[in-house]
Amino acid sequence: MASSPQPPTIHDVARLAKVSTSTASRVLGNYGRFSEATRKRVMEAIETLGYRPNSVARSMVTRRTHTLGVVCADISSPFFSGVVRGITDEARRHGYSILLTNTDEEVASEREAVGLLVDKQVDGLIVATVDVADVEHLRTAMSHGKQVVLFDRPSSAIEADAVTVDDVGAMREAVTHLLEHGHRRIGILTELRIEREADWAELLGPDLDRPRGEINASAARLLGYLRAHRDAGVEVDPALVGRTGGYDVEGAAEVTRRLLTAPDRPTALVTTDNMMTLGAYQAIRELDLELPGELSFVGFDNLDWTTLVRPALTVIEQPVHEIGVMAARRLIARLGGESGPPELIELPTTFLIRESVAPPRN
Amino acid sequence: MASSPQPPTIHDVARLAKVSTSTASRVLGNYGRFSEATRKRVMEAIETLGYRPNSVARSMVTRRTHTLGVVCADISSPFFSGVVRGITDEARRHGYSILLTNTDEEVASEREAVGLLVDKQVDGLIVATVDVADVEHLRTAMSHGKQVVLFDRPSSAIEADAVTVDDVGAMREAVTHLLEHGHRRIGILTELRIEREADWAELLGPDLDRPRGEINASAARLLGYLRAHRDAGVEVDPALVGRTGGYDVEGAAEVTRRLLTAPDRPTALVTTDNMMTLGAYQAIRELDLELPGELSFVGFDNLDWTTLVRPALTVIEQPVHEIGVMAARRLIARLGGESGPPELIELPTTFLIRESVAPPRN
DNA sequence: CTGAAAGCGCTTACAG
DNA sequence: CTGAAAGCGCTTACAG
Repeated sequence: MASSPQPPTIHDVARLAKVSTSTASRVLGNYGRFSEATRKRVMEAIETLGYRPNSVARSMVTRRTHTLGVVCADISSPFFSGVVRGITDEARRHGYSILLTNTDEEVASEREAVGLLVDKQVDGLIVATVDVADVEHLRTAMSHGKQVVLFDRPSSAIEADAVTVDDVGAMREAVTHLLEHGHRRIGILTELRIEREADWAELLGPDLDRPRGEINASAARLLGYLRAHRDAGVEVDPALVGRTGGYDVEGAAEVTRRLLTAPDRPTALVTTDNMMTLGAYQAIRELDLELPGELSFVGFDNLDWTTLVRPALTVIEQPVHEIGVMAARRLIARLGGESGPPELIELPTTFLIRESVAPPRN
Repeated sequence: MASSPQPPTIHDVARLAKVSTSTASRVLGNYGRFSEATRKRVMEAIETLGYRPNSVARSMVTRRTHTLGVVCADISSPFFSGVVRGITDEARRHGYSILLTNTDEEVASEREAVGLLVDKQVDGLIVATVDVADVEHLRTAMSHGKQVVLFDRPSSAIEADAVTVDDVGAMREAVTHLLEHGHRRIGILTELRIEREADWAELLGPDLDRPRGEINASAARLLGYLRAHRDAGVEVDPALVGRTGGYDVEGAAEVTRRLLTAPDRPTALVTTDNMMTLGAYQAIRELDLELPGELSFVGFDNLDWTTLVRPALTVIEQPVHEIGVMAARRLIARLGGESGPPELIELPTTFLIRESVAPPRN
């Protein structure tokens, strides 16, 4: 075991094994030709020196770092930490490491993170992009030869694989469940930012059947909400759509309070992600509304606490770990040379019926 | 913007700026001497080529990667994801990136992770070691010149900085609170693995005032529990100590069930980490025990759901984000050349009194 | 089967 | 103020 100064290099093992560095490198990488005798000598030298190849030097020449860059909004959120766990698990199986960054939903941070990761020569990027319409930096990275895979937020503005869940279907199922219980005023809580009023109009417009892809997860979930209503022949009161304009628990609670204290308040509420679920539930607690008697509730994401509260919450579950696994798998396949058009993988969600939905009291 | 093939190198900018690569490198790194005129030319060349330095090549010569290796048990747990967020935040402020690994509490995984990170030439390591007594691989890494900082689990078996919380004090405070409410049979739920019975005897032995350092967080928390009892002159029934022998929610629920259905069951229960808290609470729900009437409860970690359930749970809060920040700060300080004996930073916890504690019914 | 040589993209003494 | 040269630790054609 070498002490602090210089760890042994391949030159040291070559010298000790009395071979050239070329030969040492060959047995190390187990390629090319070499006799059994030299193999042994080299292995012994490696052993006695405690030699370990320097990955950085290797990357320098192979132009591969076996490192994947991950850019998510916030690793401390249950959704992202679950996905990242899936990513690291799958990456590790294939000999890849993960370089982690957070954006806090700031496009500037995302740009910086992507730049940094590219500079560090990651082999590819897995990103939950902040803005599906603002992906120029990702396109640039791809033009520099980096593979990218999107998750949670597919974007048609870039030719990249994406893994997500069937957001439209998931929300449609949940809202239909509520409608079937007789609810006619169903509130929805979403972070959705609407930049231009026109987008909003378009979203609510007649073209409810457009394919998704150019819209983000929140918009897709709202679309599912709208389609369920249309299918049931129920008109949506725009006042029932609570938008926070950002991921923020406090904001979610605030909007929920407003929604639920309005004169003609909804008899049921659905949320579109874990932050909204948490904020909404907090507000419901404060308002001391009894579930499901005074209000029916469907949350998004099967957070562990949703079975701990009473009544247990009916929720839409996303396969978080699997999202990560699939994203990593896609990326690694591309790195392995797989070609072909971008794939959009839509993983199924699971609607978990528990105890927070009942017919409206009237 | 270069297209797929080779991104521009410093040679390209040198050529375009009509200087040598040495000079280009100097203005790029803004060191050494160069005239304003050449600075301009080089900057322009960089601009027009869209040149970005290759970090890997730079690391090769500087022997610095500006990358920190993080090894935690499981990034998807709220504790670790919170700490890692703190680490990445502080690291980023100082221009460092994070390479993330999980051990699932397996020493073998930890060894592998540390080896991998060292091979990748991280500048230093931040680790929540699986076994505070089995840190040979960390000592090896240090002897190779890598700085390491421990968190959550300080170890006296290695000369490294460590950041943790005052586990003994935290648990002592919580248990004292329970004792003051009149509880005499207080159960404790811990993952603590006891390899040899002797260790167990020693832990329960008379030397309750030994300093911590050679014991892990779980043992320290148990120690706090024991000291609180001793200070109050209350004897501890060993049957009240529920050990799961590992981090596992289901196991925690199982042990809790056993503890709470025993003939002379405890009137209060404390847990020693977030997994135990979750498992214990699940079991309490199943058993349909009313809090705090039939059972008083104090959880570990201020998980977001602990204020959502009714009654809200009294908990011991750890400053998770700050743990990460401090760990990163320590490491970066060492990388900056700070010397001196290892520092043990014990961050304070906060005891949040809510509604889950009351006098025993009796 | 093996070795000498070049090169990956940078930085950094060292001369001038 | 600037450039030629060496070198970081590897891998990989290319000869032999």
